[in-house]
Amino acid sequence: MSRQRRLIIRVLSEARTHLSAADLHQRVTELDPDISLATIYRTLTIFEEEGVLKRLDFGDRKMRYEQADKEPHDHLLDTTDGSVVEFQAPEVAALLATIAARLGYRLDGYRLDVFASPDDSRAESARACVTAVQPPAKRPRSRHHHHDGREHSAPGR
Amino acid sequence: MSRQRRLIIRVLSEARTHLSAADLHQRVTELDPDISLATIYRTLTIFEEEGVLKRLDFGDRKMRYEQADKEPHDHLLDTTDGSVVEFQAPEVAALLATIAARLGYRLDGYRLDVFASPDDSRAESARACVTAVQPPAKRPRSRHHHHDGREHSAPGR
DNA sequence: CTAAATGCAAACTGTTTGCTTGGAG
DNA sequence: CTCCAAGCAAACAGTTTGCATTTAG
Repeated sequence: MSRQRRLIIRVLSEARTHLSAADLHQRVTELDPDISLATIYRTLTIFEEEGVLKRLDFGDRKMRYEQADKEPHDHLLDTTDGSVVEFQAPEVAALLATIAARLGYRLDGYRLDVFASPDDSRAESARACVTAVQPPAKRPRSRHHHHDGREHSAPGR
Repeated sequence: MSRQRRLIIRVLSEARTHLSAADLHQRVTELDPDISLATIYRTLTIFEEEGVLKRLDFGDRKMRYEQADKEPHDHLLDTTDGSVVEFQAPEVAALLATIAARLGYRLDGYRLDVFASPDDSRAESARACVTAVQPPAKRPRSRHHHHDGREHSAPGR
């Protein structure tokens, strides 16, 4: 394995957040100034195909990656600061499987991002933030999905 | 209102599927050859800001739009042919709200795409497909989310 | 030595924007 | 007549790719 590939793996495993290709490139570059973005992309793609990494799409048009060996989980995006909280909730898959069945389908997988803001009236239980996703919004354009039944909102993106 | 804007509204309301800017542009162009893509994008953006349209992101990096006045619903993407089924399932938002609360958050919204394939052992209940999302996969690159607890799969893009 | 991996720059896709012209009211 | 809206092309961001060069094994 090449020097750069080794480097990438290292940075990736040391990272505690979901990195994008650019993030990774930046970090890697600090340790070794001559690694091209193309290599980063190619390597990430390969790792993903090998099942080492999982590609995440938080909807801000930059892909993020996380180690594939972690427990299955979903992501909650804090709409106030873009941080990401990972959580496990088998009920989700179960519910979706039921819904799919109801429609005559078999669940193959799903993609879920939960947008939420800190509820300070509650105990700040296990708030273990992971990644910062585009904290400051550029345009006021709202993202797209709905939720509890009436509003649609989402993060300011 | 301009001729083109009127046209766009019309095509949009006649469409029974979720159209992307390009789809829309193509259809509109057939009726009136001189409408620029820029206009399409600008109009779509405006309509979205006015709350007339909702922007959808099925993860294939092209945004789709649907009328905003519909009942809130989610989308099931048929992984065998890319068609989209809309379904209502208030349990989803309820569950997510619960989960968010458990983590110390208040649900603001969510983004969900359910990937599933026809389960022919079941009755083909209400299979009302809506949109075709990139039927033929380009590369074998798997998408990213997990599901029932062990596999991760998803559509071939 | 040979196949595989890198670097660089150019290509791509979907989307946005600056600027000038055109048309609705 | 006054502006909002359209058209065009250039600009963008993220990602991919062709090709010549380097390098691990």
